[in-house]
Amino acid sequence: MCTVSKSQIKREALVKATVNLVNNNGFHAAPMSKIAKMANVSPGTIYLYYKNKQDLINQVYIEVKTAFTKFAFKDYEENFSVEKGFKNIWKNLAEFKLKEVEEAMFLSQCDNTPMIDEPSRKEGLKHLQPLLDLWERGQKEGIIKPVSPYMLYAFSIYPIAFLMNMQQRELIKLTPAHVNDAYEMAWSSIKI
Amino acid sequence: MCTVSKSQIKREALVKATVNLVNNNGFHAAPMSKIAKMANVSPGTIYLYYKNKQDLINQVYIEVKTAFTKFAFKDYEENFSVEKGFKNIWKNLAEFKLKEVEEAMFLSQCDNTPMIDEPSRKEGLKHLQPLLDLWERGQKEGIIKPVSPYMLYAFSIYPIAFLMNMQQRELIKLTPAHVNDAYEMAWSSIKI
Amino acid sequence: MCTVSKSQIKREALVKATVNLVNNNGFHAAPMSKIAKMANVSPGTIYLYYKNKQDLINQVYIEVKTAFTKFAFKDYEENFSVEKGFKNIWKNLAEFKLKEVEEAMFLSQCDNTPMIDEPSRKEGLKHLQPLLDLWERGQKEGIIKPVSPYMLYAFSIYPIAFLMNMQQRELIKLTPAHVNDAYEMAWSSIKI
Amino acid sequence: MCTVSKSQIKREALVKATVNLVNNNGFHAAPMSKIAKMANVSPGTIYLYYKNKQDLINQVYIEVKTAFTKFAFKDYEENFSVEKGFKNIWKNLAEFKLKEVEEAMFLSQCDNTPMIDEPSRKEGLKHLQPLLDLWERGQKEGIIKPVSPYMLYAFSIYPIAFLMNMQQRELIKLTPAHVNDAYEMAWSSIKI
DNA sequence: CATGAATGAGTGTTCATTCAT
DNA sequence: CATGAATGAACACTCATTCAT
Repeated sequence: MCTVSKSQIKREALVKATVNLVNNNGFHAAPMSKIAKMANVSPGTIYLYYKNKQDLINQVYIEVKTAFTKFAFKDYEENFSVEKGFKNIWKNLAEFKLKEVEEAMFLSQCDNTPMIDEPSRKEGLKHLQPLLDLWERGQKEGIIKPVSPYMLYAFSIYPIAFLMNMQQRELIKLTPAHVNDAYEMAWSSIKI
Repeated sequence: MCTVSKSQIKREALVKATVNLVNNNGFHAAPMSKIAKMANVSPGTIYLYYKNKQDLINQVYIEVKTAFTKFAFKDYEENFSVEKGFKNIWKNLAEFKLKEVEEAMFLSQCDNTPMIDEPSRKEGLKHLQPLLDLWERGQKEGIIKPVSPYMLYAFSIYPIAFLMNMQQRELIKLTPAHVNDAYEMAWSSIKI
Repeated sequence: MCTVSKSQIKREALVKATVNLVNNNGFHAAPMSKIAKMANVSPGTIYLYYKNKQDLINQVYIEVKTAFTKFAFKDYEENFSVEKGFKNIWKNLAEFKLKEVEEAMFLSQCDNTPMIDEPSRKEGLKHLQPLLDLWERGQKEGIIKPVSPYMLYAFSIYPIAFLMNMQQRELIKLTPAHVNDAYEMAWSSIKI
Repeated sequence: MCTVSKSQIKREALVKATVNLVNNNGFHAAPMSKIAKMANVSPGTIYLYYKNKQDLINQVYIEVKTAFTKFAFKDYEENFSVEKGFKNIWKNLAEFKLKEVEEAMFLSQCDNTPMIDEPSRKEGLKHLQPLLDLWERGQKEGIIKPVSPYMLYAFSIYPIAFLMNMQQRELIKLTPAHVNDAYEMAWSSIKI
């Protein structure tokens, strides 16, 4: 019934392979030929799906970023209170960052590289809107500090990536208690 | 009187060129030949100062990171109160990130890439100790949340890099007022 | 009918080019780019067939050495008498050395360089067995001196390479009469 | 009294270093910088003594070859009988080849490479004259086969190099008895 | 649609040689 | 005489991309 086209399978294999290889040693260690091999595909085939390597990287970024932002709202409901809503979203984002390590590391690398172009970055953030709406509501209700959403993101969401990196480098170990501490810090930074 | 050795001048030119090129297009777009040209030096000369490209990148990272961390304490005194001390350091870090954009962007890229090796990361953080000491004092005095310094860093310092990135991408414009807002968010996230 | 695969043609062109260039100026004057050009192939293509330059040299050595040793027995029959058999093989080896000058010079250079690795040398000698068998038979029959085959080779076969070198350098001219003289010297050195 | 000039000491150190490095991995693994380092001399200094690398190699070849040929006659007297004289010279050559392995291997490599130019080869052989004279005398006396001296050299002297190579590669072990066997083979190949 | 052999420009690196000191 | 930092052309090798099959 719900068949997945062969081409969709290949796309997914290519995304997975790209993420995996880029994580291991950075962009420069993810040649098209290796990506192809890891995805069980011929190098030439990649060019049937993507215009070139730049395009591949951008598309993969969009796909992973979208998965990330969508995950944030998997059980979110618009009628949650601001605090409950934020906690719900934050916990989801943290869960993703700490469990889907491969994807999260890839995003962390992309978010700080000039390799991803601006349109792709925009595209990847499309689905974050509900969080921005929530913050706006919170600001109207006098609960959230009246600052730019970029600032709110910087202090409440972005730090999670740092913690994930440190855990990945085995410098810290994040227990559920630590995650709760982290949430409290995130919340105290943005709440009035 | 204050002579600077010729070799020191070349090292600095190489560091500058590396930072500049890596910023523009990422590591993969900073070939040794271009770095050499930009530093007004022959490609072969780089290898008199650095063992190979990996070593060059690591050393440049250490140098820039050290400049960054040292800048943080340029006018810091150990007998400052915890809050005054933190504000002093934080403002310095922000000043560096927002004024020395080239260096800051380079660091932001390095901090999220697997290209820098662990010993170099360690080396680069050596000079951050006074901040850790301050936090420890703050925790003893019951002023700072009793959490790991990685957590404190994640929520109070790391966000600055995000704000710098956004400003660089011309998505926000950080006025002094915004910087003050940011400082307040940083402080509220770590203070008890 | 007798089709030769395209890849086989390229291999042969590469072997020929390598032999030719190494002969002209030694190993150090046979860059991969020149080998590629002479074989009408792109530099990158070499690496589809050989792991690296070392491997190329070794493989070419094996191929040429094998051709040489096989040529030695092209019309040899095991039931020849020892003397007739030796003469047959010796004349073949001399014919090869003096007619296939390119290949012979290449071998002469390889046999005295530390560039060829031991496994490749072993591999190249595989097909010389019938000569060793003949010598052993000759020793049992009391016709050949009871010394190591290396010694027999040194005095009866190896000198041919020297003569070829001298002819190549135009210091001597080897007429059929000279070749006969040489054969007599070879035989008198190993016969009892 | 018999002082050796500083410059002579350097020349000798350079010769030794060149021989040593070329032996280990061939010409291509003997860069001027390494030769200089091994001879405790600055790279630039080499060019005070030799015009360029080609010249260095040629001169070193001449020097070593001369030492080799001179060694052959260290205790030779012109009034020796042909057979005694040949044995004397042959044994000296064998002694050199088997004891001065470094020099011998270097010569073996040079003798089969197009890297040494013809004038240097000529120069290196200058001192071999007494052997040629002896052979001529032997031919007049009807003791030595009436063939070109190149032929005599090929079958009686050149094989020693092969035996040395095999010993170096640990394929044979040359006891004094073997050396005697070898001498007998050399003699029987050239005597009438 | 898919392949993968072939390409060749481009990379990191080496090294013979020079020259200011 | 001697140095060794500096050079830059040349090298071995890689990899994004193409195209005949």
